[in-house]
Amino acid sequence: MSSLPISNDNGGEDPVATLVRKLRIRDGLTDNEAAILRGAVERVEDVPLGRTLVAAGMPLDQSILLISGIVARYKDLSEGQRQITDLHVSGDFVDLHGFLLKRLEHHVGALSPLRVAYVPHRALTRISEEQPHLARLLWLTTLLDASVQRERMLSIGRRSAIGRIAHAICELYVRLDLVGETEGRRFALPITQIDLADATSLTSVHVNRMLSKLRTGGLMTFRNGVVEIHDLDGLMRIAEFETSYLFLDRQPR
Amino acid sequence: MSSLPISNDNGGEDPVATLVRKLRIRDGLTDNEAAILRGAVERVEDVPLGRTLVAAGMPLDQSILLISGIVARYKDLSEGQRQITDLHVSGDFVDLHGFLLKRLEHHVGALSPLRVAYVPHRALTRISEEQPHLARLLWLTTLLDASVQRERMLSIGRRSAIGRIAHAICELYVRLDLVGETEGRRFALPITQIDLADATSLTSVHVNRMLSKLRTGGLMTFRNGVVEIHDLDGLMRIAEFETSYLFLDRQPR
DNA sequence: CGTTAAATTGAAGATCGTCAACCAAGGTGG
DNA sequence: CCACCTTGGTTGACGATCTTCAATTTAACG
Repeated sequence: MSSLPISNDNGGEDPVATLVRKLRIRDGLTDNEAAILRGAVERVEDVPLGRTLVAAGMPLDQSILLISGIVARYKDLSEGQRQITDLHVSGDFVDLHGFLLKRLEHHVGALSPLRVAYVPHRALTRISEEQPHLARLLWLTTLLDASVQRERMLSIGRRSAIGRIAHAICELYVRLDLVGETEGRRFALPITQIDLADATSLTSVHVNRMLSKLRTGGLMTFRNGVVEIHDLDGLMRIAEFETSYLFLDRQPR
Repeated sequence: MSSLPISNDNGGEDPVATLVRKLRIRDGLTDNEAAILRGAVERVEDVPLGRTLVAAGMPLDQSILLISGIVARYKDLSEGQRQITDLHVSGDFVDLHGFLLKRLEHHVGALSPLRVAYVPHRALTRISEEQPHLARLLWLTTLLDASVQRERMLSIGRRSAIGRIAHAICELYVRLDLVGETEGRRFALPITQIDLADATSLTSVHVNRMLSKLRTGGLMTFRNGVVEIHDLDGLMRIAEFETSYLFLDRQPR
């Protein structure tokens, strides 16, 4: 049993706080720009586990900002083959790309209970017309997603099964740490081994075996939706993990 | 020996012609906007096969628009493991994401001789400040890249070896057809089986075997840098290929 | 014509998947 | 309140796809 919070609190206050925090890692963001973002939010909502937030092909007129919880973007192939292409955490604009694509070619689903904010596309258009710098930062977030996708592609394509899992855990550790959702080397990861298998292109059977290998090797445990990393250096070595693809440095954009 | 042109001609005239053509598939683009794009090009250059256009980590102040040839974006792992994350064709803005990322986390290399145009980032900043609609279309091109990445991720993760190759060929066929670089069911693909292996996360040995299977199955041939599709329906079926992820429909963006 | 990179083929082996059974936990309804 | 039902986790045996290693052929190019 764990007392780790599944979601960070946010005080129910500012739906864009975590997004702003992450943008400010990459560039300056004025208080006015933050306020404009806040003003773009139309409403905030709780979403139960398992809900499909966006189905492929549906016309879209709003985008979803994740306040807390874990969201997956995924594609399906025949015979139940599923590929999770992205995992999202607090402060991620999970389908911002829908703003310009106008529909998604994949599904978006809740892997845990969520809190989300909806931003209508007309507000985004307005930002793009009137706030070029803020618009560039929003563009940037979609580019960061793409960079994470590429690293995941490298994982799936060229890392061993154990390396893939180690890499996924290292990445989630860093990304959750950025938004204050770790406690030391522990963090809540309220997803199943099946989800992890879909994200790493393995079977849940093999994920289970690799997790037990990582456990007996003293590297990490993943039980009851809680990850505990015991040997971060060792885990990073197995994963060949390094953070440059997350672009954690401040630059004028 | 084939008489297929490796690159389309463009008359040496307009470096942004193919890009404009592809943008106009997705949305209206005024002649003024096209002219602004044209004005953003600083210089045009020929690049020999094998040249690294952008090395990971280097600070960037310009982006590369591919006029003709095949470009790969790729990442390396220890022990020579390479993953091609993106293949680019004429009219692709191969490292437009470098505009906001300011450096790339991967390499960009020429898989064939190229013709490229360089666009300084200050010109892109100016477009983003003064031409919001054009800026959105440029943003869109990076989102289309990400969609292709996701489909490739599905391929690598969940398709069989033969399906991955079939899918890659179907995709290149459609994308090259869009820019007028096919002749019926044939097109020049001046890359090696090794490149194809790096793109599909297979070994070149296995790619070779799957290509010969596709050949003897009467589906397609790939010889001397030329692809010839004999049974497009069959190939698409093996690939589970469908074009929706390429977003070939016109929408106001 | 020699040198190098790419393509091809064979044999053997490893990683990971499939199939199957069983256990654990949690929620629901009678 | 407990039986039962569903979902997820765990373990074992077996098998297939794809890799590795190796040798040879072909093609390209100075």
